[in-house]
Amino acid sequence: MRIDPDPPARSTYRHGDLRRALLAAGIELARNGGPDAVVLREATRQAGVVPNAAYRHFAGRADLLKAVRDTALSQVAGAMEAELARVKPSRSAAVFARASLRAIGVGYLKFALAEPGLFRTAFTVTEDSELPLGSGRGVGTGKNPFQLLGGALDLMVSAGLLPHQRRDGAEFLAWSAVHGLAMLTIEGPMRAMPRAMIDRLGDRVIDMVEKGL
Amino acid sequence: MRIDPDPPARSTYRHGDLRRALLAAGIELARNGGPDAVVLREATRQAGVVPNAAYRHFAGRADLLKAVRDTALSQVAGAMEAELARVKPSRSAAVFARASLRAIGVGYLKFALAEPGLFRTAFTVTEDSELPLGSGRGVGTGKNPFQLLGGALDLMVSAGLLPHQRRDGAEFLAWSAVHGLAMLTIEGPMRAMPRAMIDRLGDRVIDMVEKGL
DNA sequence: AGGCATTTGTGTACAGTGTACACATTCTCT
DNA sequence: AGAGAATGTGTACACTGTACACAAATGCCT
Repeated sequence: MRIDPDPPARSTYRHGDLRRALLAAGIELARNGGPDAVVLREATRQAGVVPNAAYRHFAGRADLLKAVRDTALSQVAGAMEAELARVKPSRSAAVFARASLRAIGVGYLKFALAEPGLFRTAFTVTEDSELPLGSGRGVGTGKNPFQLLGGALDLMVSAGLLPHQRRDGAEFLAWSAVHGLAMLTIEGPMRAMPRAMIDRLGDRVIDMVEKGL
Repeated sequence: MRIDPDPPARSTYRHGDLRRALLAAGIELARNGGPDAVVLREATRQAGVVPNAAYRHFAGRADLLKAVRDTALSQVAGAMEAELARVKPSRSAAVFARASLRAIGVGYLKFALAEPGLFRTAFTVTEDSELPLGSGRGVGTGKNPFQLLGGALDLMVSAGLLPHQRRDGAEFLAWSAVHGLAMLTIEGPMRAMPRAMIDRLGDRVIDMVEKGL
């Protein structure tokens, strides 16, 4: 006697909150398995609904993935905010600026290592959707990752640690260094590197950015 | 009247060089479309062969993708070698070392921008296959990207531009910075940035590495 | 040369995916 | 109460990877 693997689990014809349920399922799928793992039919299955029901709330798989990616990006921003909130105020503007920049980098890396699936999903291509640098606002400050990083860099300029001639576009330099380390460690040839070594490299990368910017 | 879209195109029962043909098709698929675009059935179609024939030469799609990835990695190494070959010898060890390190970075970035699909494929996860840092030897020197970068860093130490205390693991720092820029520009939020600006950022990232290492 | 094992390509089949289209049910608004 | 919109269902199709049995060519051993 086979047990029906898909009990109705729901008596009402209407689901009630299907969009949110599909998005939640999609996020969970992305969490383990990354972007390729967010498969529309599985999301509907978890929501206890027939595959095509998804099309009432998303234009298609790509659209669902985009929604997942946006929340993943917000979580990246959130991780950066959280780390930023931990830097204690200092009398020295220089100390504060450096700590802030470091917090940005550490928050980014921590999230990448803690949630590699979501991190990869956050920075995934989706042919059309342009991801215009202003995506993924954090719940705390309401700023996106680019703005958070920019704020820290402004502090570096104010503190005299970064010549203002080099301020323009500095976001991309700092971002590249930290992003590269994240990618190489979670999906690149440095996977399986012991965590302690990765953390050490993270510190050194941030040192390099501070010094080389 | 429909034309058969799949003419036999081959009279012999045996293909003769199917493995190479499948690999070539896979590379072409990866070139436009990245790792997800290398689909086994399409490769067999281009080789003029039935889908299952592929299983005589590859364990499955994952195995084919791995082969494509390995050649993509070799091409990365080749691009670095090519750029390295262009630095002209100098009486000053410092000048030569800096030029070499820059060539490594420029070669890497050039390839990423010229062949984004292959570049993404080169650094793609494949659950098991560990990609042990020693993959992808270039045809010229026979060295892999990691060794090429290491060589340039050794020159930096010899020239007195990099304290030997900081030599250990320096590959990962330099690599992270350049890799991050490549990723952000080809599949990240900096796509659609004008090429001139990207090139400028490439120079600045390499400056940052030189100075901050 | 003849016979036979091995290699390589074919045919058929199945489960899983995204999604188009018609239909059914429920909600909402007048 | 009834019309129209919103939402979920059923059926269907093309596509994917891949398992299994079969067929044809190759090569090797006597």
